[in-house]
Amino acid sequence: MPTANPTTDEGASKKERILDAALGLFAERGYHGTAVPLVAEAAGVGAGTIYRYFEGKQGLVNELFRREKRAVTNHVLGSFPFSEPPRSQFHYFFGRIVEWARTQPQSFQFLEHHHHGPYLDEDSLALEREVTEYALNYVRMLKTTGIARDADDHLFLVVVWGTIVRMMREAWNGSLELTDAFLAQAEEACWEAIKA
Amino acid sequence: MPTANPTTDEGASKKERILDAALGLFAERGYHGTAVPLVAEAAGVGAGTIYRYFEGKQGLVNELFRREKRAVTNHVLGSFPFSEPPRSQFHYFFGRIVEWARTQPQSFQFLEHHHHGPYLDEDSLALEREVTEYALNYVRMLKTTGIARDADDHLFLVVVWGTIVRMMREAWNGSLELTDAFLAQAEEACWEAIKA
Amino acid sequence: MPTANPTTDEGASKKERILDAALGLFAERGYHGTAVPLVAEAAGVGAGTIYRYFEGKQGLVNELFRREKRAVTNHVLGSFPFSEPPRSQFHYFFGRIVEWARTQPQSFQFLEHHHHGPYLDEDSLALEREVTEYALNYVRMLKTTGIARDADDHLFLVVVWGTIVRMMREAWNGSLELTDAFLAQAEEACWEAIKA
Amino acid sequence: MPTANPTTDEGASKKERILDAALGLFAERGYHGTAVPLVAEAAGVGAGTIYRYFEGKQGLVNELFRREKRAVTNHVLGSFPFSEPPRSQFHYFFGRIVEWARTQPQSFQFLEHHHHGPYLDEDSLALEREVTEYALNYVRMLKTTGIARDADDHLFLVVVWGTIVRMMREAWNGSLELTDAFLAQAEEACWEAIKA
DNA sequence: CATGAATGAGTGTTCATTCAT
DNA sequence: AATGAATGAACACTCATTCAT
Repeated sequence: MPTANPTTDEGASKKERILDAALGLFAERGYHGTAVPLVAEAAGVGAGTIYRYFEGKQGLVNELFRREKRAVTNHVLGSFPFSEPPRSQFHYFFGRIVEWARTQPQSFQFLEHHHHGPYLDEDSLALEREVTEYALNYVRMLKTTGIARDADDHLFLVVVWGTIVRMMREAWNGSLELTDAFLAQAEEACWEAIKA
Repeated sequence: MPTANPTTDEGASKKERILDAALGLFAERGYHGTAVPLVAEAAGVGAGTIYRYFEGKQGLVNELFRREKRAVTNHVLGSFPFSEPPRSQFHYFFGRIVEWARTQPQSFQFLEHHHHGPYLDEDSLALEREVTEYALNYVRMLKTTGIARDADDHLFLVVVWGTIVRMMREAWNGSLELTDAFLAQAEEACWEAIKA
Repeated sequence: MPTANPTTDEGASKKERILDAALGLFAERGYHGTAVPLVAEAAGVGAGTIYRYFEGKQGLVNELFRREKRAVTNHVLGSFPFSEPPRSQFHYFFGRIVEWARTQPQSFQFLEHHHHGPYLDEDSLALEREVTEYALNYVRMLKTTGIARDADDHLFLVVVWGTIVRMMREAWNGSLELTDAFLAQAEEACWEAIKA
Repeated sequence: MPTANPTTDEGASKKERILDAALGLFAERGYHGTAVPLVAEAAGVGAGTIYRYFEGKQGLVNELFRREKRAVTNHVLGSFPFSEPPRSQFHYFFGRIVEWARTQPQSFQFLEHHHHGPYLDEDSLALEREVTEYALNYVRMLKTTGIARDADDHLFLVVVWGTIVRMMREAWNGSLELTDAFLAQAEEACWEAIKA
């Protein structure tokens, strides 16, 4: 056990240290506002090292996008209560997403700021589509079983995801305090919009 | 009548030509991703000309933000049916916003991408707050009259605005076709989320 | 007598208004540090007007150089006491130069800052040489008559002019207060350096 | 011994190559008349490299000013004959300054052109004051011991420094040939202006 | 493997000059 | 004659990327 704690910056691999540093900087300053040497410094590596692990700045942002997208997906689906009733599942989903946004705000913000950038490559876009497709399938199941109202499959994603993203933005602004009460109301409003 | 049509690029004033060009570029590439000489070229003016009309790139983005914010606000409120019942008013509001997003997609995208940029000045932020405050007051009225459910004032903005923004995004990347049916469902879903 | 007071800015010709404005700006900010539109604004004329009267910025600085060089020369020689004894003549010369530097500091500073610029043309350099030649002839007369010591003709110019320029610079700095006592000492020191 | 001769351009460090190139250009064309890319080209480095070593153009001119000021001061004071009589000391001083101006004309001109620029920072101004104060103290000693006449402390600096600067200028534009005879006369004239 | 000094194309901005009015 | 809006080359400076060590 040579590196005792692989979750610290020191123990993490160089590639992960670079991704971690890039996450914080891209989330806060955006893609064009973040200089590569700054990422290197924040990661504690030389500027040239980034180019050993990534195909330039664009390669870095794409690998980071996929890492974060997979992480949040895994956070929600990793222990999804598939056997519980739909309303409970929705409660679980809503809670897990909000938990992610609150505990990993940089990840959430990064994904929101970058999911439409012209620098995303085909792999990243394919992953985005894959996740969407998974969600759509779940929605179809809800409709088939009569839980959700009879509406376009995309509608539910649009309402739920749009609401959550907007809510987090306003919270980060300072326009909104994310109390338990507010979260409960938001969840309920989303469910009202969905349910048959 | 030599200057017959001031709405064409040729007839528009240089300042407006610059603002129009900047709108498209900022909407697509973001603030930091858009070079000033590119704006100049797109506007058909010299690079130095921009600095006759605006106080630098930051001045340009702020004047543009306020022009577009005022335009969309005016589009929605200019002929608002204040004397009709709330559900009709909501229908009107939803329709007008969607109309704006479909006919002026660059304006809509620009406002969404830039409403929190650190380059916005106090005037722009004040305008943003003013519009939000106006919407909140409307929401408070809906609650007072028992039309809307008893929830945080911001919740309704979050759900409605988040849904609309998300819907437009999905429509622009081709994931979603904005049929009349879909729009009607989205409007209804939003109302369900709001109503008491 | 249509323009009552031709020495005011309003009464002066446009060309002179431009030269006056340029004098102050070039003296304070230097040639490269002064923008032509700034000169135009200070002169109360349009930017293009400068190009009707001068061949560009370089033409302007050269005409200005010659105007000022002639003005200071005239101030010293215009009423020179040719019939008085040499010591009195030197006293007069020293006093007139210092008077010019104190009452027309912009002119004095401008001439000092610009008499070696690579933008001076042949006419300006010829005028510079002409004035120097005039001074050298005076010096030769002083030597011939046994008033000045037997030394290189240029030595006296170097000592006297070098001392006066340095003195004025230090005075403008604030390093030096130009009291009557100091001026008398400086004049005496110069004379000591010259006299046989 | 691969880096045998560190005084050639090839052997000098990049920072020194930049300073050397800047010295020649600033001396000839002034601060505002010298473009940073021109300095880079003259130094044989990329434009960006200058910004690795200096905090912008202003940082460059200030570091250069201090390097040259220290160099000339050291040239004069490094082997100053403190134990010799004052007239010998003055001879030494005069000779060393002239030697510097003749062998390092760019340094001499640069210091003369830039010692009052508004771009000099506090460190540079402090160094300037320090050197002046040192010279004034020497002058005070000469007065106290009855060697120099009873006049304002600054007078001697003004006469001697003004004369030397003027002399070098005339020599550089070809108006004056700096023969040993001329230099001896100039030194003697300065001493006459000083001595009691 | 890893570095970071070096680069030069590109950035936002200024300004000497022109020219339609 | 006089203007000042318009220009585009040039400015000071940044940064994604390379490569000698």
